[in-house]
Amino acid sequence: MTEKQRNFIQRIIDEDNISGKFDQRVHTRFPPEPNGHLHIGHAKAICLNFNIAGEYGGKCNLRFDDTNPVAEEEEYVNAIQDDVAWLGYDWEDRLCFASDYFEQMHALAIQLVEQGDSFVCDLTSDEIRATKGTLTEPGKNSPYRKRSVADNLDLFARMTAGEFSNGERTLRAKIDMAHPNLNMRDPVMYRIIHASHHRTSDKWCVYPTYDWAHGLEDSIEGVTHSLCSIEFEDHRPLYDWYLEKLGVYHPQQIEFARLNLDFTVMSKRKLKQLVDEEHVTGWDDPRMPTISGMRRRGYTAAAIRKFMAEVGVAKRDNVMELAKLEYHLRQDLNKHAERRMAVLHPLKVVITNYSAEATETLTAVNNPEDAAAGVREISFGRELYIEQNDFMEDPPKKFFRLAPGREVRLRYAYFITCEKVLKDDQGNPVELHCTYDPETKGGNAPDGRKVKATLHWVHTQGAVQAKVHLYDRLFAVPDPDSTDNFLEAMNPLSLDILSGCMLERSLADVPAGTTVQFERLGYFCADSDTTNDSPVFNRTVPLRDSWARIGKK
RNA sequence: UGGGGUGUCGUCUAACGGUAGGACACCGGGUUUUGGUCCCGGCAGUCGGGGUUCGACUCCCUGCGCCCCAGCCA
Repeated sequence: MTEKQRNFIQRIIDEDNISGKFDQRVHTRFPPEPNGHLHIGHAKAICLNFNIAGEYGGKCNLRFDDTNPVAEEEEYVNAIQDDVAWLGYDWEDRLCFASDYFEQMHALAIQLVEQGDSFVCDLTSDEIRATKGTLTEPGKNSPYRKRSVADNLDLFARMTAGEFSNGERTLRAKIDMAHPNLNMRDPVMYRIIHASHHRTSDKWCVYPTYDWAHGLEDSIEGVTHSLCSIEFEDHRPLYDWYLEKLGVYHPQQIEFARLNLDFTVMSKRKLKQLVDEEHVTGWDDPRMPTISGMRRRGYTAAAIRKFMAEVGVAKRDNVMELAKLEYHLRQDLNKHAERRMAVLHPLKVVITNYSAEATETLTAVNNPEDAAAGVREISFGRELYIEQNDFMEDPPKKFFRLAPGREVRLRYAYFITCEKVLKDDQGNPVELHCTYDPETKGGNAPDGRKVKATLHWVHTQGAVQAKVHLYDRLFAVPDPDSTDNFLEAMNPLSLDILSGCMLERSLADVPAGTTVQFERLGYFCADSDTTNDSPVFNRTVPLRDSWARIGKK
């Protein structure tokens, strides 16, 4: 039953396949503009388009909608390809660029001029706006609307040849200045931009607008279902108008609601501002909702895809909870990430009845969820580090961990009992003296006695010192977009840089990009800045922490 | 205000005239050498008002809310 649940797009395609509208073909495309990096919202469109094509045995193109040279850069073209590939999708030989069709589009524009369906307009940008009308009042015809076909052809040729300066003239469709849909009030098809394009260089100085170009791109590529976000619904009549007037192959545009996430912003403009004004370290800052940022943070493509599968596809506005994304992340990492021990805020422990000379090797399980991950050896000795917050001198009722006189288990090692607390001038514990029970090696007491807590720890000898970046949500409020200035809604605690963290020996040389679980703490990913001398780990996501929740109550 | 779209648990999303279901979140319990995972249970919804119908989330009328559009951005 659940498998039969089809979203509205699948239903439309099912019907088209029954009617034979597209000869049972399914061909989609993901059409980013290379003017920024992809974010988690784009991932929804990517998954949707590629998955739909996959389900129906169809194809999905990766197409760069590069119609505006002033905003676009090759760096983005490359970054976008990396991101789509990392998400696990393959466009095979269908890497497309709108700019590859500029010649064809230009010829089709001339066809429209010849048909009397478009004209060269000398109005300035301001004048066009002034004659556009308003939401409630119709616009006025351009005085140039009645130009002869011959004049239009001549002028358009001269525009193309570079005789005019930026904004001096446009080519406009001749539709209806009184149309209730503003997009139909003689929209601009070509504008003059004397700028070098990242692919066509200085070949063109007239560039097609989105509305004119997009349907043509879809048509040229033989796309069947052109999936886009909901704000283009108003543009569909224009999409259809162009293709009908031209009499060319006509794909079906279908609009769906884009993804929103709480505690973040998703507009490219705002993300770019965060980067440009250095509120973050770059597009791939692990706090960014960009694909590259999430990748650096340690998110997995599998988790993102699973999340998208569950998000669903509909037309109503939606804001997904970050919690749901994190659920799928933990779900995936729990299954696949190996466990390691690391102490972020070290507190020294001396086992007073353990020999000062001796060390021993213990066996630890790499992943309790995956026997195939095997085991590893860890070193144990007289001096260890445990987590500062695993000890309380005067513990509240529900605190199970170490306290004076209390016995706990050191994971995979021994039971220890806290005998003495050494403190600094301010009264903070700086060192604990404990005793261990040699009978409890491995973590079980032969007499069957139980402890209420198991702590992670690291042997001081051979411990690897590391830097750890603790990330939290970039914004302090669920909907930063609704604030007057979204920058003021930023979370000042979104990054906590810890140094002097102590890692178990086996973490010494892990390559960047490796994600492990630091037991009892969370999932951590070796950052791209990591080196063998100085490892840097990013906290991808903490483990669920019911103790912390008790604390909040 | 003209046009377009959209209203189902806190958040997403199903049900397409026939018992309003699932996931996350939240709450409670069990297992546990991670206060993790896993398992069990609970909480909670059809925007309002009319109508059609044996029966309405679904169809009709009406009201209300929210989103998008007045770039030579996409």
